[in-house]
Amino acid sequence: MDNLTIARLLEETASLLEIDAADPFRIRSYHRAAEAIQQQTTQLETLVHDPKALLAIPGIGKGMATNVVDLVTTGTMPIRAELLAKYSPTLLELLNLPGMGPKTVALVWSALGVTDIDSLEAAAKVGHLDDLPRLGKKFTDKLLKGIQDYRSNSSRFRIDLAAEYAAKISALIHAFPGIDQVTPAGSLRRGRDTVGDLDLLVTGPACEPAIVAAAVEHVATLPLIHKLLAKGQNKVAFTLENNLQVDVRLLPRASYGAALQYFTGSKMHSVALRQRALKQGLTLSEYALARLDDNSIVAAKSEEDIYNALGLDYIPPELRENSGEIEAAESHSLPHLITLKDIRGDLHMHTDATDGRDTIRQMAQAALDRGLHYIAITDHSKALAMTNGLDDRRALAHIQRIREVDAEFQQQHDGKFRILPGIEVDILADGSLDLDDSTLAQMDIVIASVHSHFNQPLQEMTDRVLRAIENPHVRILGHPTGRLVLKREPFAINLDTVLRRAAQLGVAVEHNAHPARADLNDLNLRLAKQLGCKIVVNTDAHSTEDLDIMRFGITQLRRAWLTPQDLLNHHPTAKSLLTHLRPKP
DNA sequence: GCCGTTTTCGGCCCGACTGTTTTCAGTCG
Repeated sequence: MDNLTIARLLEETASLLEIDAADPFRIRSYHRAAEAIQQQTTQLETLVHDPKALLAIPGIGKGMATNVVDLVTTGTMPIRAELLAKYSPTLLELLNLPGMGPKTVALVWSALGVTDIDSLEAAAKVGHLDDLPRLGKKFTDKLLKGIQDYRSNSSRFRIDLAAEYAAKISALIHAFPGIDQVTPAGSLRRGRDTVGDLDLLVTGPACEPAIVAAAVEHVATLPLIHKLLAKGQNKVAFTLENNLQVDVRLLPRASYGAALQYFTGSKMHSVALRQRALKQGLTLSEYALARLDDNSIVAAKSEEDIYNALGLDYIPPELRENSGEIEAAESHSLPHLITLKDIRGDLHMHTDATDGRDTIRQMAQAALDRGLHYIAITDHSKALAMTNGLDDRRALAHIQRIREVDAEFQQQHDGKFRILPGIEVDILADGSLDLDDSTLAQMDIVIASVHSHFNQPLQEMTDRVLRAIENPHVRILGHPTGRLVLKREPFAINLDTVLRRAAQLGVAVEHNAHPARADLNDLNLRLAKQLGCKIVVNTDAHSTEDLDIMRFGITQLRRAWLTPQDLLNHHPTAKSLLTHLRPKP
């Protein structure tokens, strides 16, 4: 049983305990344990015989360790079995509906015998909910709409798309006089690869409490609002046509830091900060960090002020997951995270020779314009017929052209910019590559990627990739997990085994910067670093503007606590890069 | 159920909004 499954089962148990009206603090410990387990890079099932290792995880005590051992060895645990005997597991789905919390779920279950969304909808339609305490016609109407929305669309949004919407809405809000700043917060600012909703923090003179009503009204009447969910004194929530939820909070400039901290989260990080504040005789809210005794404000204007006042170094948003960053900030040992300008090269891109849009020259110029020092042109090989993939003859002709353009650019720029000849070669079903070794020998950069036959069993898939990287010409393993965000399940591969072998062989693993193709998440990246893998971040650009998506890749690397030195393409020149790649045979 | 610069008990983050309430419980982030 993998960590994600263990975490999910604990999370479910927490929800069942909530419906069961158990001790709220006991419930929270289940949530905390689930959260902590999700962030472990070591698989817990390998630790069940080592109680000390389990207990070392913050949030896991004696009781929870027993639960984990039970889950791994028997597939369930006593408390879960007990709750499931009482409640139907389909009740849990009701919690996803707006306005339905554990108390209300328990109420409709006990009073009306509702067990799932269908029976809830039926009960609501005939007006049974109206008779229950606390509920009424308005609640019922809202719920019925909520059920419709939930059925039609309940997914998360990719970060690059969410960022576009955020920019669009920000511009509209900004048009109101007296608004200085619209800052995206929430999981968008933390750089999660998908976001559930948009959080926008609005500040400026128009947000002062006495006059904020006008600005709130402006936001609540934006033309792109599909449905207004809530409107209060300084808060507006609505959905867009595509069902993306947007939460806007308008707060005075003096509270900017506190507000941004609060609105950025993550929730667990904020809770931990607030607990820390209490221990220091302080209290933290979205308005300020203040003293408990006389309410005097200690810090509020900037996030830096708040962190510092709590005895912490500033913590970058990407690290705010309550997974050790607060302890590191306290001991001044936060890593110097990688930034976009640390990246000097991009080793994976396509041209019009295969399925790219632009020429070698155009790609090179675009990379140069973006401050890169070197690139590799790595078009597809012949197995990908639909991309017009290159066979051996065309591949050799192509790298000849690459060399010509490289010579041209070197002359123009004093040898300060290099274009490396490369290929993205396909790993066939049996683990062999679809081009001759003699062709690959001509390439500086050989990326081996799986593009087809994703549905093989785990062991076969793993063996296939393992065999491919044994080929001494392969220098980079492309999309190692095949994980395509929100599009397709990852192909099953034993990533641990593959990363270990890649580390031994000196084969680099690629982190694809494109949010739609990003296949190593922050956890995978942390594992890769732990195992001593070389890591490279590439855009896999198919057009010149695709090169800009590097910033999304960087965000994921930051979430994995990576520094510039952890990345191969932080090397300043193509020459130094090549010496750090797997040596050519 | 976890945890300890107040360590084996007694705490456990903070505030806004909604609906159906005349003072608040539940939900949400």
